This record gives sequence, structure tokens and C-alpha cells, in this order.
Amino acid sequence: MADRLSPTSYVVLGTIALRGPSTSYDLKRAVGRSIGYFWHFPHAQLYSEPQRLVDLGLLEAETEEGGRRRRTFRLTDPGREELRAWLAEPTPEHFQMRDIAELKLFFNEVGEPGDVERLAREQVAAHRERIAVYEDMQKRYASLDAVAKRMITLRLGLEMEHAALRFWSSLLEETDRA
Amino acid sequence: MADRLSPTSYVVLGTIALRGPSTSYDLKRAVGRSIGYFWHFPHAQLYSEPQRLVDLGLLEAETEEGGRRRRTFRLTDPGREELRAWLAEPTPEHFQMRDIAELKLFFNEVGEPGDVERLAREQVAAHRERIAVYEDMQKRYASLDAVAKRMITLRLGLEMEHAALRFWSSLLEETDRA
DNA sequence: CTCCATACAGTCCGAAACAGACGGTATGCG
DNA sequence: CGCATACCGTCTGTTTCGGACTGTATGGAG
Repeated sequence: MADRLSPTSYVVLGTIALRGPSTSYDLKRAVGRSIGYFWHFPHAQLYSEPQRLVDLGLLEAETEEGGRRRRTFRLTDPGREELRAWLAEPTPEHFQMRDIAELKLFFNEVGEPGDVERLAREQVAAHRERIAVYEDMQKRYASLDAVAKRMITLRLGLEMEHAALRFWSSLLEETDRA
Repeated sequence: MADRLSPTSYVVLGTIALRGPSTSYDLKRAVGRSIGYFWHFPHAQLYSEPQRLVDLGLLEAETEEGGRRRRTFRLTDPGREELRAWLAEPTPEHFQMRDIAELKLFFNEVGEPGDVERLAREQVAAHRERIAVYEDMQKRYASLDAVAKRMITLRLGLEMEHAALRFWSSLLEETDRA
């Protein structure tokens, strides 16, 4: 069974476990405002994956009789067990940093000397802005007990953003000096 | 034209620009030992993408008459121009951190209390090991002028690894104390 | 009550990515 | 000569992706 489950599967199972019975639209919003900052999950997949998980017996679904006829998914016992087994097992994968800016930096010799400075300047600004967003989130949610313990991922996000900012800032200084 | 080009396209164009005429096998090796540490590019794609770029006039290819009959790709002038244009344009994409460990951390409430400690311990070890790999690479290549300037990306990689190590180490201490 | 904008609910589609398996053969070494 | 390995590639089915598209419930303003 576990070999049929992808990161998207676990994100769907996990999000429903955390927040309770959810529609795909709920999932889209919840994921987009949390882990979606680090790893984007396409909207269409958050509609198709729950149905697949229903077919695998890990979720069950019910559809509203009237109104918007929304389709709400809830975790089954096997679904919860799959999620818990995944959480308990070793994690061989190393993280991937998919960063276009880094690719550009790697190939910078091929371009113009000014390219790197522009890139670094823009990255410094982008990372500063993202840090501001995360810090604002920390402030806004710190007093909500229900979500405060989920801020731990935001801490990792901030740590990584500060690291990137450090790197691009020092690169910017180096290009300024050259 | 640029809307037909993906990150993989630019990685192929850029790698050939940096190292000169290359076979797909060359690309596979060169990418795997550099940016492939951060962003994995599947082997089969490094065979199919150059042909697509030939069809678009950005690469040209020649096949050996005898021996291994290897197929070597070289950059055309339009290919070089595309690459340089990409390097010069703004970079709206923010990096994505695809990290299974982070997903597990986010959903940790659903699992057992011991899960987080095990995860943190494992991540500390993994990041230490990756740092050792990168530091070894830095040492080994520092004296080779031909590649020394391409170590800049490795610096970013190290910065991010140290950030991750800091985070997981402090989390490990916190779980030890709890 | 009507109208309109927006939020919500979803599907579709072509292209790209992916993982892994598979087959073939040149090359170098014992 | 034989064998192991490096090199050269293709194929395949599935999943992911990005974006476009359609439909409709809902709430608010006039």
C-alpha cells in the first residue's frame, strides 16, 4: 500500500488528520497557507488525490444534499494507520532545493558581469520580503493555541530564509567591491 | 521561444556552455556532480532534452562515425543567446524546499511522541554527512582554477545545510529536554 | 427583489517530469 | 579470449504540473 502513496498523498492525509473533515477547497487553502510556502502542491491534485485515497480505503467521502453539494473527506482508520506508519519510518530522502536563482548563479560566467549583481540584489529583496511574511505569520498565530504548535515548520522556513539572505547579501557585497 | 524552455532546458544549455561540446552521458555526469546535489534531473531527461533543443535550433549534434557512435551536442548561436537572455532577466520564482522530513515534522502531532526525536536525530546525522561531502568537494577542487569559480553554488549549499543542521540540532535538544 | 462580483466547486488537457527497467556494445584488463 | 564495467541509449506507464475553463451558490448593494 505504502508504495502507492506519494508526498501528495501524505499531505492530504496529514492535513485532514490535523484539521478534521475537509473539502478539496479546504485542503487547497490550508496547504497553501502552510507547507505550500515551501513546497507547492497544484490545486488540481488536491481535487484528484482525495478521490484516489477514497478508492484505496484511506479516506471516506460524503456529499452534501443541497447547497454547494460540497464533498467532504474524512480519515478512515486504515488512513490514519498509514499516516502514522509513514511518520514512524526512516526518512532516506535528502531535501531538494529547487532554486532558479541558484541555477542562474551556477551558469553566470556565460552571461554579463552585471547579471550577478542584479540577481543578488533581487534575491536579497525577495528573501527579506519572505522573512517579513513569515515573521508576520508568527506574530499573528502565536496567541492561537490551536495552531501555535504547528509553527515549528515556520521556524525551519525562517532558518533557511535567513541562510539564503546571508549568502546573497555577502555575494552582493563581493560584487559591489569588484 | 523562451516559453518553450524549462529549467531542464537551461541546465542542458548552461552545462554545454560551461564545459563545451558534450554527450548526454557527459551531461548526466556533470550535472549529477554539481547542481544535481540540490535539484535532481532524471537521467532519461538528459537524453531526451538535448534532442528537443536540437529541433528548436538551440543545439546542434554530430554522431561519431565509428566506435561508440556517441552523439555530441554543441551550442548554436541562438542557443547561447537564449541562455544569456535567461541569465539577464528577472527571476520571479522563489525557491522550493522539497523536504520529506519537514512534511513529517508538520504532521508530527498525529504520530507518536518518539517520532520527532528519531526524525531529528536522523536529520542531524544526514546534514552532518552532507556537509562533510561538500567540504571535501571544496577541498578537492579549490586548487583547480578551471572549476574554482563554480564553487559559489557550493557555498550556498553549505549555507543551507548549516541552517538545516542548526534547526534540527536545536529541535533535538528540545525533545531531549522534554 | 434583482443583479453582480466573488468565492467556491470542480474538471480537463497537453506537456513535462519521473523512476526504473531494459537492451546493446565498446573498452580495458587479466 | 572472456568478462566486468562503463558508456550509450530507449521505452514505458504513471504522476505531476500549470493553467485554462465551466458552473453555481452566496452575499451584499441598490
